[in-house]
Amino acid sequence: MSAMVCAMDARTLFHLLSDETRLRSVLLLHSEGSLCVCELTHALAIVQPKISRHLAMLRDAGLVADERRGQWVHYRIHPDLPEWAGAVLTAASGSQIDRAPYGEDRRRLHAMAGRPSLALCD
Amino acid sequence: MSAMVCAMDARTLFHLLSDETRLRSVLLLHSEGSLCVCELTHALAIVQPKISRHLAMLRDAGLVADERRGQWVHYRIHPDLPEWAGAVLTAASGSQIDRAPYGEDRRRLHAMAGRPSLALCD
DNA sequence: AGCAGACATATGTCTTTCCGTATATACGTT
DNA sequence: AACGTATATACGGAAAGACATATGTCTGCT
Repeated sequence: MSAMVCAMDARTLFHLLSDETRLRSVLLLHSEGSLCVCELTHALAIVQPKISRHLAMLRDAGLVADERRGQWVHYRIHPDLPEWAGAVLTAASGSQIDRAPYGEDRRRLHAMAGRPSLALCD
Repeated sequence: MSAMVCAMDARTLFHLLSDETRLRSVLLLHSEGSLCVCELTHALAIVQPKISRHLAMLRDAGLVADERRGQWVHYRIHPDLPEWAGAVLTAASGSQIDRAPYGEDRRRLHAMAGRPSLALCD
């Protein structure tokens, strides 16, 4: 009993993934689980309004979910994403994960100092 | 030993599939195997230059292959398509095949009289 | 309350994409 | 060679998309 599967259609998904910034963000979220905006900004090495704009599109379409934790907003692949859409992401991720620019994005993320996502609760 | 796998990247594939005409064409070719331009024109119920233009984009990117047979040009999903791209098409096809407009496309195709693809050789 | 950091949105501009129509090319038949 | 059918391309305009920059909002701290 899946809870309220979102009604995204294939064309919408493909359109979202057709922009490089959005594809890089989604693949990074797919492999890393959950990231805040500043981590994405750092990993993709782009200015913050640019990624915020694209994250808003992904959120409005239901592809990602956001959650505020204090001063940070964390994004993740939407947990109720339909199975076929998850299969699309997995196929893309498997083929691209070690190629530019996706591999570089992960490298920059892991090299980032003081990542909010890794902070222990105090 | 795959023979010369094409170098298409994920963003290019998603961009190609982000247009409705191209997605309908590709999903129809994926489920039907091989179709000539006039069959696609009839099935999608659009004008011929429109589909020709989109088929040219799909061909130039290596997503479909074309083959002239007499006066007709038949298109099919490129046989050397990388596995991950095939997985993307299969996932999309499975989720959308009975929904509009994709189901209607197949219905119109099967209702078409004198289909060149079904003609027996003489 | 005031400030600083994190994030979101608004604005104007530039580029890309898509379309309809017209025209060109290729093939088969006569 | 002339013609009809099938397919491809060219052209101009309309619409959508993406960007940089500036500004607004929210949170936590003092």
